[in-house]
Amino acid sequence: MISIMINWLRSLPHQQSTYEQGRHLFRRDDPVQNMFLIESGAVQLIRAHRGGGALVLQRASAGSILAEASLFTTSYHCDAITTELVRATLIARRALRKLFLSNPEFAQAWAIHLSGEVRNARRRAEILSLRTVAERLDAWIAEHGRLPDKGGWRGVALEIGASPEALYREIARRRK
Amino acid sequence: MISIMINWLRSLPHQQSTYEQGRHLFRRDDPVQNMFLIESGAVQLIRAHRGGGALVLQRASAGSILAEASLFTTSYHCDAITTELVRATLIARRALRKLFLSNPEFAQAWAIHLSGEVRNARRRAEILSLRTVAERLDAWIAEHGRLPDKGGWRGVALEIGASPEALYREIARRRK
DNA sequence: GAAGGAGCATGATATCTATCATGATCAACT
DNA sequence: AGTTGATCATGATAGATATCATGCTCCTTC
Repeated sequence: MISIMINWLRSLPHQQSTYEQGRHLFRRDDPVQNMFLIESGAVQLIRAHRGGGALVLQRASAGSILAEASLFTTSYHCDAITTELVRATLIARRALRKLFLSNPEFAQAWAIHLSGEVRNARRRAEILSLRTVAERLDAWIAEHGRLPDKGGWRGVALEIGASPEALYREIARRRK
Repeated sequence: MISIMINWLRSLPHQQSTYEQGRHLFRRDDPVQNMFLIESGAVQLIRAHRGGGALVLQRASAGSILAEASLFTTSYHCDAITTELVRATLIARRALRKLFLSNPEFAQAWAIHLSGEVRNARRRAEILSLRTVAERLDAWIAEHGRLPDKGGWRGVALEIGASPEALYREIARRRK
């Protein structure tokens, strides 16, 4: 499903860029020139608050489109900082916007993409609101069918808001 | 911003319905006939799993549009059950879909609405992944500017994944 | 104004998990 | 074979919070 979106994006003029770890892809209040498709690496969207606090709004990794909302705004509303080396495809916002307004088929694909993101984010929030690691793992498995392969457990732990150790223990408990 | 969306919806043929607590607005695999705008009350979107488990995917209350993704699918992918008495506005999916495909302005309004929902859900997920009630409350306040009025604290506790008592204590701690 | 209910407040306790620590396994590379 | 690094594994401990319990303050309703 996401590949449909990606095909649309690649059909437009685009360029590749790489960013070292810790660099900004964009800053708050910057005018929106480009949309970003993350090819590899990871990016955090961060909103900094007076008082030193900062809230992570989104963690984007390979395959993610960054800051979808910026397609319809003139400036960014948060900072995008790479947490790893990032390779990204940049598409001019104007071109994408023009495509959206002139091509109902693309508009529909974009809306379907956004709907999927809404569902994923809401599901993740509901999983995170469960109280124990056991419950959160149950919910994760219910959605994904089974435990992830070894090698991906740490990622799952991050996703369900548990420490890796807590997840290892829960999985070990179920083996017995 | 949501009011823009609501005005669009009200410009289409629609009907009002009320549902008692515990009733289904729709069931999984039902053909999508209507989109629902919740006027009052609350609805849970639930996906039931073999094995008795059930995962809440979304809690919708007054002002929410239900199951936005269903605009582009032919059947629902989950159950919608009222947790309170609900008053809802129903809009024919076909009419809304036709409007989306024929009117770029509405398509843009719909996409902006979805983008906002994505941001909200992602922000909530990130808040829920914070470890302590103090941190989660900080993040909530950072986004909303200040503590909610008394009377709404229980709702905030639910939103940030804490028990009401834990939130009371954290607020009391800050008064000292 | 008496009664009932919802939300706020706070104490006590058990439970869960983050964290620190240490070690095992495995793969990639030299 | 040895080194290195990532992930998995498991023990011990302290800290945070859910839960149960009890009481208070409003506000609404009769």
